Amino acid sequence: MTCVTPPLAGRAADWFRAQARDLPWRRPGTTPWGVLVSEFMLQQTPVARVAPVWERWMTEWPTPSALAAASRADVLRAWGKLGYPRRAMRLHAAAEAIASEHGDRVPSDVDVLESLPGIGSYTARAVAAFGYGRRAPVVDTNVRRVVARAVHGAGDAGPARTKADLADVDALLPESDAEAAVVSAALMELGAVVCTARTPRCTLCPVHADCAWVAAGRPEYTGPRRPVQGFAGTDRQVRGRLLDVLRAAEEPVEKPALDAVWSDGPQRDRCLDSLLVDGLAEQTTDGRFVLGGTTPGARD
DNA sequence: GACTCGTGGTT
DNA sequence: TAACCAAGAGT
Repeated sequence: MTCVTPPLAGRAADWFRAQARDLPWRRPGTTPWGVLVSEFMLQQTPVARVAPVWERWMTEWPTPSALAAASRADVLRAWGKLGYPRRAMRLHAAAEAIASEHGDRVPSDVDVLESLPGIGSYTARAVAAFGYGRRAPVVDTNVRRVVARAVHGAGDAGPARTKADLADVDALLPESDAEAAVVSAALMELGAVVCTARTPRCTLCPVHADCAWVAAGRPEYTGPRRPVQGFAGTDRQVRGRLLDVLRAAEEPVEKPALDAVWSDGPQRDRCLDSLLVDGLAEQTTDGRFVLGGTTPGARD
């Protein structure tokens, strides 16, 4: 039987092969581990901020076991200000699991990947597709927007419909593993550089002729919008400030130094406690505070 | 399903 | 300038 790649997917793939951005983790020779690291870092964080951190990270920890052997403090310092530092802890934990339970080899099976810390539906499929060239429907915010417009003719993606979203993307993928992986990358790239949230560049779009949204006259999105998360005054901001002090410190920090970053005492203490619970900070026996927590790799 | 978890560039 | 947005995951 003949199974022809849908025009939309085929055009997106051709466009991607012709002019994909030259991102560090797309270079030939990038290992599945490199892909996994990039996907962790790219969760909710822009490409431009991730790139330099990824480069240094892969030089220092080129394998899961190498990262597993590092201390939490070193991992958190290398993570720097990428944000959501719990991701760094989860990546560290995933590396430990991969090193000890999977022979230091990143799993290629989506279900196995999803069982690892910090790896959800998106990251598991991204690793399968971009790390191993497998056919896997990769659904992120970019892809959901591209599908919402090009396929459904809507102005934007509504709230996530996990199962339906996966099915929508699956329907676009050709049978071949290698070609499907390219289409997955292409859909993400389209959403990232052409079919963007605010001002889509439809005149540059390779699937312009196949786009249901364009055909419908680019109607505005009318569905519900998730309220943008505030930041000023939140626990996230306070935790960020506390962690910033600990990251910069070369020696254990006295409590007053942490007290100085936020005037609201109860909130400050609650946040510090949450950092301890998350393993992002630790209290020494003499009552001071340090980055990270105890790990096998920690020395002196 | 709603909420939480960082950070900083862009509009 | 305040709002918006950025390759999500866990609870």
